[in-house]
Amino acid sequence: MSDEATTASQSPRPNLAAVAALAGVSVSTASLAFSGSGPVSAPTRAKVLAAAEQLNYAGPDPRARSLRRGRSGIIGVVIEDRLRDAFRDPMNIAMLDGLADETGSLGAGLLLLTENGDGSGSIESAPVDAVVLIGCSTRLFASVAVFRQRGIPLVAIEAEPMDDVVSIDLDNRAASHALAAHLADLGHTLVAIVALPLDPERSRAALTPRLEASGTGFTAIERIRGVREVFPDAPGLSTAGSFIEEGTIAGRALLKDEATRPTAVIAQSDLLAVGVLRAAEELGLRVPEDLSIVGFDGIRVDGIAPHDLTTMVQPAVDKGRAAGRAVIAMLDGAKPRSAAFESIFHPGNTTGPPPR
Amino acid sequence: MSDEATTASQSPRPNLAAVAALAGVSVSTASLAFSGSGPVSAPTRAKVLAAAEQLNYAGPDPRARSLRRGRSGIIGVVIEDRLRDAFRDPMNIAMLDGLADETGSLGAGLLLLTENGDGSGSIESAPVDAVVLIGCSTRLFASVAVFRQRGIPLVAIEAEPMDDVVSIDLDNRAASHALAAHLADLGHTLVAIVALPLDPERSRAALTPRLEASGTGFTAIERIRGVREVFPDAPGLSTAGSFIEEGTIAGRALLKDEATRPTAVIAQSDLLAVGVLRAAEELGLRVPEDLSIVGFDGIRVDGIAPHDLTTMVQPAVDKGRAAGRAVIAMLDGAKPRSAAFESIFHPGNTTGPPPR
DNA sequence: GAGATTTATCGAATCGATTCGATCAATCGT
DNA sequence: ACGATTGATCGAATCGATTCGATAAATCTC
Repeated sequence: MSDEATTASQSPRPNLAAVAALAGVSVSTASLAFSGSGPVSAPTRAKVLAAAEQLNYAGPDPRARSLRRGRSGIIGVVIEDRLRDAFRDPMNIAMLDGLADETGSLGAGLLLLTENGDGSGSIESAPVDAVVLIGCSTRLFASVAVFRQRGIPLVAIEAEPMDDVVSIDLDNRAASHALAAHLADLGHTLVAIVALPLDPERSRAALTPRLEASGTGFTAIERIRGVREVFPDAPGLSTAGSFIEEGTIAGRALLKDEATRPTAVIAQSDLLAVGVLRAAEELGLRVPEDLSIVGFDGIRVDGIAPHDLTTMVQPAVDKGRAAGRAVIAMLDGAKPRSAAFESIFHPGNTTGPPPR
Repeated sequence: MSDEATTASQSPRPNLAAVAALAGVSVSTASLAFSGSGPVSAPTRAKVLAAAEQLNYAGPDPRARSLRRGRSGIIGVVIEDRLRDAFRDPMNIAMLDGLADETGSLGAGLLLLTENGDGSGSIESAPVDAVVLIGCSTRLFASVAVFRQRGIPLVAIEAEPMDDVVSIDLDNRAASHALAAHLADLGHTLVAIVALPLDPERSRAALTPRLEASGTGFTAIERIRGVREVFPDAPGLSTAGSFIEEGTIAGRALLKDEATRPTAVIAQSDLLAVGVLRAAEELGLRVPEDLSIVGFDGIRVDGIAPHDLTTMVQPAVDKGRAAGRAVIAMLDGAKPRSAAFESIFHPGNTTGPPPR
């Protein structure tokens, strides 16, 4: 046990009152000395700081401070997946990074909240100043309601528009339309979709009008709609997540039967697209000669050279930043407008005319 | 503006006192009705809940609750990198996932804290119950001191042992030794190291005794030491992070000159190893005929087939879980022992005898 | 030099809940 | 039927800081 520790080792923790008493000033003056705001003479401040050091006082308790100030400095981030899954998607990480970057000035940090579904979880009782929903489905409505009731500002990245929620959007439908149109221009008519998860259970299933109507995956549905504007009846499969293996699983299912094999696959993420590419390679199909593949997102996937995925590049970091700016504005009492971002077509070498 | 909102729209937010007043009970009874602990009759609870609903009260304020209870339910996670970089390493994600899994029961969630170095940041004033340091270097000592002073339990994953900090360790040195020994057994004598970042600046540099002595990257240094037990004079390069590209950069530098080319490369992570593999491919070297490569971690990297990396598989999720259990134990007042985990040798097909 | 203004400090209220001990009524055992 | 026990409810103290308005001292203005 060290020397300086012995002084305060009996009492649980020193508080500002103890420091003030030792320094011979009032609690309010001691508070001023720490917070910096307000007029405190240099000698007084020094006395307070010395007393604090002597008592081994580590500064104002964040809990008390946040109660009084009404701010905790914490931004909640709601991610629907398991952490492990969410972070496998580079898009989520990029958004989080942009968000962290922009909100770093606020003070405390990002609190990861996961929706466990049973409603008893972390979401209801987290001391957050604002909340950002990342890629969340409509089944979060209940949680959203709690935040709204509490008066906590909400920002949603790619979610169904909701009252009092600022949304940061992407041109999912238009971008998917563009990809589909690109394939149509090349002459494709037999096109299949490999979709992001559509329902809360993330089940692998064939796309049906009923599934598309009842699905809760907003992004997935928007992207499907964009494709349907060009190929109204394109078949497809939903996947259990934006992972390469899921793309491979879906790819195998779509491609194995030569009779029903499409000439092009529209994957709803680059990871899924790479998975489809793998499935095609397994089956001995050449890309793009035998099969065209497009993705979405614009990440750089390692190890697919010489292939260069044709895809829509979305500004994920910027979306995160925009969410961060919206949060800051709302905490300042402003009412920021929802923002929409646009994707950029990247012509790679995984698309070409359909085989004869 | 909806009907139920109008009632409370003028006053900022209802509090428990308002609810109690409307319900005709005391504040303490109302509190009991919400917290569930303590005897409250069913009709009284119903009255309170009804009043809460009428006032649009969303439940006890987490800030006030955490002040009174002395617990916020939040576990801080200190990650040294930028978020984007930290999450590119699957090991970090796996540990985080294990941690989240184990601590999920506690209530609130994981607060991501990044060390910006200037000391003014989030770390000092975060309302956390405990803190887990993930892959942090010794330059975090200052921050650690703050937490310790505050009496906040600390758990460190792979860090230099510190007083009052429970550490979750990995057999980095022994595992690296094993890999080096494996190469020595095959007959290699010209072995080079591709190391994780050694210094806070994450500079790419040649390994020198001075750099190794002054480095702050605990894991990197331990793994180097393990190799040095077998190859005392192996040259090497430090990298800017555990990324594939960094491995490629280092690999090119080490392999391009035929005169000084090693017959084996020990990369300190699988991502780096894959990067080296790419560099070797670029240079037309066959693996393992012309060059043996070993990694560390045991992740599955997509897209390197037919190669299967020879590596040490570490139980990353378990490490995260262990950290979570340690946190819970410390919050219960226990003093958990530090834990150490072991890696398992995975013989892939990227090692073989040196070329003649 | 008297009144006006600034500067440093202090007291007390406040943020919103939790919780201990006390009170009062109702049920229990014999 | 009466003292003992149980059960529900309430009052008041408490968690630890922040902040407003007041006070006292010091400086300035004309």
